[in-house]
Amino acid sequence: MSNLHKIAQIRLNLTVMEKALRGILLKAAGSQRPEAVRIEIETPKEEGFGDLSTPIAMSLSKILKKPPRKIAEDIVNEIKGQAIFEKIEIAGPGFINFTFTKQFLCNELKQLIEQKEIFLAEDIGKGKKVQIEFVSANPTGPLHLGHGRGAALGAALSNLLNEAGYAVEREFYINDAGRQVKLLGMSVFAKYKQLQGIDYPFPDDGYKGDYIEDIAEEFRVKNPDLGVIDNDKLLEQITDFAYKKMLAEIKKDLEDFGVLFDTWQSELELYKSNAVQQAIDDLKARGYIFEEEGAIWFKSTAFGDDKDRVIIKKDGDYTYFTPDIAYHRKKILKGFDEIIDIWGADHHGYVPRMQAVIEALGYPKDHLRVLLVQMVTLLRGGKPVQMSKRAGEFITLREVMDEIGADTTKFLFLTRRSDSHLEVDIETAKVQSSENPVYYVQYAHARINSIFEKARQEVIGYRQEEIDFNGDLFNDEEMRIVKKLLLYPAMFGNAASAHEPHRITFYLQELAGMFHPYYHRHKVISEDTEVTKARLALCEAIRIVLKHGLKILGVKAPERM
RNA sequence: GCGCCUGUAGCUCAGCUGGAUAGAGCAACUGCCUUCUAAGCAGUAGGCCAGAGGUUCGAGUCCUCUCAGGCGCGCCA
Repeated sequence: MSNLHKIAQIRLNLTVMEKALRGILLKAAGSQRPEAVRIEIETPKEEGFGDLSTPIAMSLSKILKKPPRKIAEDIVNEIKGQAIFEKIEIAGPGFINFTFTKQFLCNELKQLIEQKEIFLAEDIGKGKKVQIEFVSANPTGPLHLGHGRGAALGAALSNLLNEAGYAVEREFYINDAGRQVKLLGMSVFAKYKQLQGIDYPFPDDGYKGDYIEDIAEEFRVKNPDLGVIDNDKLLEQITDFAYKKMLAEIKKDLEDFGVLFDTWQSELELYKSNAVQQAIDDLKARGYIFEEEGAIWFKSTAFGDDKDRVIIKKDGDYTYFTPDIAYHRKKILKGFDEIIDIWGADHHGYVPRMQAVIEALGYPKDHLRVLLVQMVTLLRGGKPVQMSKRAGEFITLREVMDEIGADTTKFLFLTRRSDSHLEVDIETAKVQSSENPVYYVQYAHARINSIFEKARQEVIGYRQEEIDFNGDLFNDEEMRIVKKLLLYPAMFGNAASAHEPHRITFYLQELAGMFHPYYHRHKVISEDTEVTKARLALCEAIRIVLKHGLKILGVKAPERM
């Protein structure tokens, strides 16, 4: 479980360095608590500044009322002589720069090859239960690109947290009880009538895509002998048929996109199980429900929301918000340590009221963490593809998947922070594959695999798990790669705790960007058996890391391309 | 009007929760396949981090204001 970053933090921070600091801090006159000082460790940009660096002396300067360089000297005097360091230097205004010995780094590399994901994935979750709800598209039409981005993010985050030691539940919330589903039913109903030559009015806000007619036609074919049936009954049947059909299609799309869910929570079920009423009663018992102007309100302003929210309208109907209260109460009752919702960024105004619910139920606001996903703009040859929801024209996830592939789509969705806008040029992603970062990373993996294929044929007695290599044979370039590999766990841990899978994507591009030039400059397999073994070990380590990262992103790591 | 997000190279975007001289890909120009895959490699260029103040040893990062763009502010969903 040890690695470059952790070694520094545990062996160094918590034992040697902390001890050193304690001694120094004790001498300080002030009453500040030394434990309150955070010990930061970072990777310097400049290679000359060592492998790891800490600005701790500068942070302590004020507390200790001593010049940073003096503090740095005291610290270094306490910790020098550790076998894992090649050298420790004080630089600039007071940075302490650590350089590890080659032997130490190579031992860590061996650990990596031996332990694989155990080495790579830091256990920051410690078994904590977390639910991630994502996509949750209304079953009223096909998934569009925005849903795809949410799906890619949700799946990657699930993988990430799962690897990081959380117990993750992936949930899709089905809005099967609201007005939108009714509207879908009425739209299909109207089309159905029209198919039978009856001039039936189409609902004003109805769904206008071609798929509406397809569903109507399918319903007609599957129900040839309806006989005489009154419209209400028929509408009910068609609505039921239509949304289930749409939901099945959504499931299929997600499956083909490589995104799976553990649970599907139905809104309708919340009503049937009385969860909605129970949620209202609960809030009422806690004193956050009041009546005014003939409506029932939730006092969300008690928790920082702009205004209080109606949950039962004057006409007795619930608002959109009400079942969501019940839904999130249910999440809480299921006992998660953290609840994550992934929403489209256009719903950001909804966050404060939802967090108010969490607080009203007695939990801290950040018990619910909402990740917002910005819009995706689709370009074709540099020009934006026009989408009009009104006319029912939009680009579906299915179309893009079919055109550029699920792996590319996912990878591109994960090359940005989720809350920043994303532009995807479909021509670029498809035609000019060299511009496409996903291939760059996958190609590195495939190339390494083909080296192994050759090694198996030509190097007698070679085993891929070979860790008996002589690290002294590594040149500077190889050592740079080793260090990059050993930084993966720290990057992984940061990505997990920040809930930002895109950091994995960037890391993988950087690693591939070190491997390809290396590959080009050096033959891995040569006459020199010892060098060959060392280089194969390095390749194996790169392969392990690439595969681990790609798995988290939900992208294939192909054996050959 | 109020609130949230964004503003970094020509374009698309990173920037490790405040660290050292600001990063990548693409686009552009020039080279490299009798070698483990050319989906690759080598080289050249590009910046008032929107602007102005402030916080401190130190700011792209935190605070205030201004400007620009996006989104949200219903007893709609």
